[in-house]
Amino acid sequence: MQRSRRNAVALLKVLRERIARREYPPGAKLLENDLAREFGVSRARVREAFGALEQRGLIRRIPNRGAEVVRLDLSQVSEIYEVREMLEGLCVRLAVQRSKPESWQDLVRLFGKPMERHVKRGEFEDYIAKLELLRRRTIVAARNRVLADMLDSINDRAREIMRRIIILPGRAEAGLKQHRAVLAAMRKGDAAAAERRRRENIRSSRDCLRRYESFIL
Amino acid sequence: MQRSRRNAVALLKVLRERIARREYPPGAKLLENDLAREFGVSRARVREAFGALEQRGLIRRIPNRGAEVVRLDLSQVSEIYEVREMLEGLCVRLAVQRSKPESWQDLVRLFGKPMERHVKRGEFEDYIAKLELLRRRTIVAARNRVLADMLDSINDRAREIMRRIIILPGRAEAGLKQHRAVLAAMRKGDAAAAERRRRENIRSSRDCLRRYESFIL
DNA sequence: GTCCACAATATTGTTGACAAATTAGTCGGC
DNA sequence: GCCGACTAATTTGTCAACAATATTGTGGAC
Repeated sequence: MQRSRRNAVALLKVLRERIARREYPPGAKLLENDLAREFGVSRARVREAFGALEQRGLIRRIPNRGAEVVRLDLSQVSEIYEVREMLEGLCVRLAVQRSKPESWQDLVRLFGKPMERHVKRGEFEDYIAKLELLRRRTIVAARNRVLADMLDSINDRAREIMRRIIILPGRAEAGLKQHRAVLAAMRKGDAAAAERRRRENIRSSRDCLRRYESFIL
Repeated sequence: MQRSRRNAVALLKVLRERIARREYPPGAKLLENDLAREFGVSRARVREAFGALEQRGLIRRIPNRGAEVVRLDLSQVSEIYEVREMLEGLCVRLAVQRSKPESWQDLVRLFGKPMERHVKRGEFEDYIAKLELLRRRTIVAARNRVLADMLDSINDRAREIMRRIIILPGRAEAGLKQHRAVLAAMRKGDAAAAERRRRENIRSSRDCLRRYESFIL
């Protein structure tokens, strides 16, 4: 039981990852039997995982017809971004209010020269990794579990789209500039300004998505 | 199968309701067998429902030890209110942006004399019902499914607390005044003002909770 | 060749039995 | 009488078989 329980936890994590990376592309059917065999887990476990994925909005289940990865259209992505803008903004504000300004110094430095290099050289994986680091640190500092869970769910759905936005022409440069503005406000301990800047950043990202919609979705 | 499927949907709804109404008080243990028998459903169904409840943060499951209703302390309620303030604010703003100002006229009237009567007479059930009506209408008008789902989840956790806040001395009067301000802005089509007022309303409600914490939690 | 009816296959939904773990109860030693 | 080890009962976790449903494949009429 201990063994299969580990497998079950791994299952959910792996499925989330595969969906986020479009290894299972939108519209792909997920078969209970195949996954059960692959992970050495009973079908009941797979079904349990499916339930979780469905609630997170990653898959859609139709009775007697199985589960498939949800296909996002622009309107749904817009909805996600509307919510994301508010929640990420709140997250940054709380993080600033609940931490010492000095604690962001290392990130300010990281987003200086090092990030500049990543952008110039087109090292998007590194760029994204450091962005993710900033996000994680902010969530921890915000000290709000409910918010953290919701951002987690939102990010599962938005991750792949964010990856596609970043490689758009000029987007990484603009994004870096905006993140520096956010960090500057955080470093000064100006919570309201940090929130404002973060929201501008996300809105700008959404505008970018809208402009290049046909290339992304 | 059709029969038990209906039962399964009912199960989740009823469990949410019972937890919200503190029929199952915080800390209460939920037994799979008992519920399966009561609803004429297999244990697998109950487990599925438990999974959903757990993800919504209504129950906590410990391996091999079962499920129990989560016990909220002030810090968790604060977290919920922080998120709720942002999301309800967003909801009102979107609702105003995406509907005609005239469409709120009936609610403006409803929140005039009729609500005044409810407050004066201490008819809290009616007061709450109409508040819920306003909320529903706003969510529909906002046209954002992701947001709607999150508000639904948040409200499940906050409902009973809201009921307890409303009966606090002077709270219903203050709340009504604030809701009128929100509706006035909505009626004028001023989305930003409506959002601001709604957030003020929720913050005020949270302040009230803080002051009377010991009587509520 | 196309369409429809029907059978064969594959997939999901459901159930009950069994295993593992926890909790409650009991007995004996001190 | 109190504590700890052992047993019994309860409860959760897992699985595999069975039923219901949907999908695919096949044959025949036209």
